[in-house]
Amino acid sequence: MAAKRFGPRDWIVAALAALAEGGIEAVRIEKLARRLGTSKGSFYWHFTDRPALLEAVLDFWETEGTSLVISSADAVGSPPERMQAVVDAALLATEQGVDVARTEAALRAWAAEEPVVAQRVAQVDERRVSYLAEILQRMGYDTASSRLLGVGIYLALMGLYDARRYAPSLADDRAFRALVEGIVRSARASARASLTD
Amino acid sequence: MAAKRFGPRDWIVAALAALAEGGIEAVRIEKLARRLGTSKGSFYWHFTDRPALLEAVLDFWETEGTSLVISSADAVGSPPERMQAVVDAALLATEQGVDVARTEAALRAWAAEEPVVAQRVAQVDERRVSYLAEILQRMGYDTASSRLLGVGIYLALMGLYDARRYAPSLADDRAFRALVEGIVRSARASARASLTD
DNA sequence: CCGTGTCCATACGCTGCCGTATGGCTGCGA
DNA sequence: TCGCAGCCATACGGCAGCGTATGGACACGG
Repeated sequence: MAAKRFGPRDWIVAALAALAEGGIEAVRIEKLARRLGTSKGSFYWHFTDRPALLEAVLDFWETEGTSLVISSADAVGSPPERMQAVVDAALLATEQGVDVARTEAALRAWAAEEPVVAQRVAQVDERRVSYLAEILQRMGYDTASSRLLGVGIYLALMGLYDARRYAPSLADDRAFRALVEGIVRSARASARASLTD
Repeated sequence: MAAKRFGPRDWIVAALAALAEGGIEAVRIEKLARRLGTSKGSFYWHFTDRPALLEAVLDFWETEGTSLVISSADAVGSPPERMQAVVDAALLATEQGVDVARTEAALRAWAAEEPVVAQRVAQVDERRVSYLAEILQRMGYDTASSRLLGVGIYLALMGLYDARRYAPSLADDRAFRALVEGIVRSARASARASLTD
């Protein structure tokens, strides 16, 4: 029963879990230590202080916790198929054991209070929205409409993530799908129209 | 220069402002006292403890801070006009001096951690969504679609509120309007279709 | 003028968390 | 076997916030 050793990654994962459960205010070094079954001494060996941990958490999330961006790598299939794949990926409840909705929502609540965090989250959002807009454009929407609808879809997704945390009756995946389907349908309709015009 | 006296309402308003600015964790009795220019002694005269204040804040918000519900009172005009009015009201930046987006978003971040809060916020959400669904139904959507699209619109609005706090480039009112307009247009289209069928 | 009820100021003890200091344990290469 | 680097445990001082206790200040009716 060798006493376990802990690396920075263990602290980051624990911090991410605490963030998802109780918001950034719940990410407390001594709490994490208790949960991990170790002491602060370990933490301050791997990190200089709490802000350093929080920054590491942000880094981790940016590089390893962005399913929408990851799915943008395999950009195969027709636009509708790609949209379908993105929606399916976004609606997954958990990813590698972490609750996607709670994490994403908690991250944004945090961003609302820390400008530095806001900037980095907004940057990720921008990439995701750009990807959505690109798909929409390939469906036949003009540049401006694609952007607007991409933003709209993304906002609805963030709202859904939020709702999953407190309002099960609102957190209806079908509502989000209905929104996207309506947009996809309109694209087809106007494309058909432009053919028959 | 008579030293000001404070009633419960002063504390509630201050708490609501602090909530909008820094989340529920920023609602600290001693901080509010400093901001108001008084001391804790005053607070503990009017409230038994911090939970009592937070509950009063919730009550206050439910009764006086729900513009969407208020606008459901004047249910006049055609469905599209009513939808337009609701959207316009929802997109107002401030209401009686308080930042609507920050307040609504902070409230939901709070609800994510406190089941009691979650229940009450969800109740308000339910009423708002029902109102949206009712309008959509009058536009020609069937019951199920109305509900789904109403939820979708509402989720997007919550996402917009969230974005206003940290991502100005995403917080585009036109994106939300585009979403709603698409839905309204589809209603008209299918209504026309059902006439010609 | 005086008592009483209303409201606020201040001091106190308590708790949880931060970051530091210091010492102990463990494995490994010389 | 010894020494040393890497890693962890514990104790400490400090700070911020909670809720309580207690003592005014002030207005107002008798």
